[in-house]
Amino acid sequence: MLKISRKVEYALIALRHLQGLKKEELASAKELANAYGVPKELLAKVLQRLAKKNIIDAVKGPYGGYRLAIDPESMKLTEFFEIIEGPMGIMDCYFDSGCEQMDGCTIRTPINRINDSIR
Amino acid sequence: MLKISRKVEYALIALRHLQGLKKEELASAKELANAYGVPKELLAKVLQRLAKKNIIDAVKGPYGGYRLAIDPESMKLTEFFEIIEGPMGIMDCYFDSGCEQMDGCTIRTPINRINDSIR
DNA sequence: TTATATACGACAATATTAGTCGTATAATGT
DNA sequence: ACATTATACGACTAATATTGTCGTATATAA
Repeated sequence: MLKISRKVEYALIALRHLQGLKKEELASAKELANAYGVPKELLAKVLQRLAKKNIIDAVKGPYGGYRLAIDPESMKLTEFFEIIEGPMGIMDCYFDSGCEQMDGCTIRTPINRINDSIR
Repeated sequence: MLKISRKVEYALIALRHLQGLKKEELASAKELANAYGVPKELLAKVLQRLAKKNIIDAVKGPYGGYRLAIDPESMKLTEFFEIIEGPMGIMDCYFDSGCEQMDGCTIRTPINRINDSIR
């Protein structure tokens, strides 16, 4: 149904891991990548996006890494999607209006209702 | 959020159109494709899948086409997804078990819960 | 038997996603 | 100062999935 992407998967895994750390303890992209067998560079990018949105804190330099900045439980799953993959409509026409078939799209409104309800 | 594919979109458009027809009236793939400006062959495939699942009836030959076999309102959106795109898990690991990281995936159970709730 | 429509598999084109690489910046310890 | 290690980030390539096309078979109506 709701196919989530690798990036979102990696984000969720990382956040779970960070949740398990002691207060102030850090985990680096390298550590996480090794622990879960995922490509380091890609995971790093995901972590960078989360850091940019202040969901996690980044600490540079040796012994640096990431730690939670907020309680991830307080976020909706949809927020992760939109942070990591950008805004996603259930249909493209929701955003770009290059669709003016016939006189009016008969499925748009119901779709938007579904979208809202999932959110 | 819930990005639906073209195929599903076409299916929904077609079903809406068929709903607007009089009893026993037919619409061909060609007509539908022209009316909505979508590729005929692809739309035809989608219609064929719906026909195979007895959601619509197919009538061959000249003046043939498709008509509704059931009330589409009675179907869940998820059913369309699975008919047209095959079963989709929120994560691949839901189906193929080529994932045995660490000792146990920490996000799998919550994900399944989400999946169920969406269904 | 010709025209038209569904049925369906194989293939090609395109778009999206995943992953890699290079370089810059920051912090730490020597 | 400088070597090391880590984040930051853009550009690029590779892999995969989606979308669209084509050829051919079959059914049916006129």
